[in-house]
Amino acid sequence: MNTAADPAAEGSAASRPSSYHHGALPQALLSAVGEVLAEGGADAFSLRAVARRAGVSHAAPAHHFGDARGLLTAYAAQSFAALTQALQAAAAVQTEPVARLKALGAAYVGFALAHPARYQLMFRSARIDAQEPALREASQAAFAQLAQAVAALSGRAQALDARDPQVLLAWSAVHGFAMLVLERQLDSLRGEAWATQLGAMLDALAPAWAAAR
Amino acid sequence: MNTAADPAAEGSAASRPSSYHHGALPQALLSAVGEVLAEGGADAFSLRAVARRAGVSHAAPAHHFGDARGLLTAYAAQSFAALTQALQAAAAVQTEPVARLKALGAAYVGFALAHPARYQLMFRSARIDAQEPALREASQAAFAQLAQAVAALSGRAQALDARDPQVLLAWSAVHGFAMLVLERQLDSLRGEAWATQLGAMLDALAPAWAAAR
DNA sequence: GTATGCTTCTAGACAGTGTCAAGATCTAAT
DNA sequence: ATTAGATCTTGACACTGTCTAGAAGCATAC
Repeated sequence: MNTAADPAAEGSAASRPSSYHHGALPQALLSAVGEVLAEGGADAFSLRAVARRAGVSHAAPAHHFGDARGLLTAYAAQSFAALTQALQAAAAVQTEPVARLKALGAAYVGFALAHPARYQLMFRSARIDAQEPALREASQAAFAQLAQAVAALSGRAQALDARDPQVLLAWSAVHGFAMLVLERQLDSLRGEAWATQLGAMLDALAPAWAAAR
Repeated sequence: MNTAADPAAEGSAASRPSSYHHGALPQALLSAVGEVLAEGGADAFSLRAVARRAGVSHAAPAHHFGDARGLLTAYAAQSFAALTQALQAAAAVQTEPVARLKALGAAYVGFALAHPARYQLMFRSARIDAQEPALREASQAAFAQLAQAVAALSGRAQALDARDPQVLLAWSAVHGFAMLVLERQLDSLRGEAWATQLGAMLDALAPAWAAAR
């Protein structure tokens, strides 16, 4: 959200020159996307709902983002940046390679489950333009965190790329787990139980890392 | 407009008593769903598009399936049954536990990539009713194939449940891999390359299975 | 100080969607 | 033969994303 009384409820950003020209609509729209998603889930998103939330007309977003896909693509890029930050923070705590990888896995799934709609949108290729350069860069930055931690297992400083089977395995496992939980395929382990289940799964994965050393 | 010369191209089914009453609408609609998805992808689906394809009015499906979610739920249940069959066929070929598990993984991902829209719908909880008994049963049957193969690793005949870390790991890995490919996060390995990449990933996973023995 | 041009945003229209209510049509049982 | 019930159609409603035209404000030049 943004400022205070502000009836329009989105203005905030330093500049609000007039009541007609918003001044900082792009960022306000991106914030509105987050609010809509957080409140109503991934399918509550609509261009018009976001525009309403931002207090502008339904056609206003088009000027800045082209179409709905453009807006969601920009939002997804922001989200990948947030994921990268979360992963970095988790990696910083642990130094031992295996412990660090586990911490990364926990942080990754933690992010996904803390922001379900956001995470689902990040991987919904039908709604976003996965080829958009800024988005590609942001997603690869997040992915590089995993690759780097996997590379550290074998003492390599250089990060690996997606082709490495170990990297692919780690990413697939955490992404698959997160998706299964989000899509309610694992409702048996609801509540906070996912954390322990995830821990057990990562423990089961550890021997594969040891073998790669 | 559906009867004879039948440009609608869906009637077929043995019984077609009149031009007004379809006679086998439910199954015809489910087939139409498959055709629409196969042709236009997961987002080409719409209740009205399916009705058009089946040659009935846009409100006809409601009588049999309630709403769009009901129709997709029924379709998802059918799809899980198809997946179960594919997994059974793959498991039957291999007898050695590790080889069988790899074959299952390949068959699982193969199914997902052969029917992208179908697979995505099966796990789109926003569009289907994941609690529907028939669907739950169908999905658990598919899942049981994996659980059983994992249980065989440690010589157990009894299938494990979702709580077992090894089962969770295997399912998460193949589901995550399939999803990443389908959502174009792994476009670097396009074409048929996914099969070799998946093979390498499963090989990397094998040590984890050995440790569980 | 006014006029011009450009960006930003609004207003309205359009085809498309899912769902609901009423009614038409066919089947089947009495 | 009549009636009851299931099946399907028609029309309406609110909603969606996108397109067009135009209004509103800002910035620069004269």
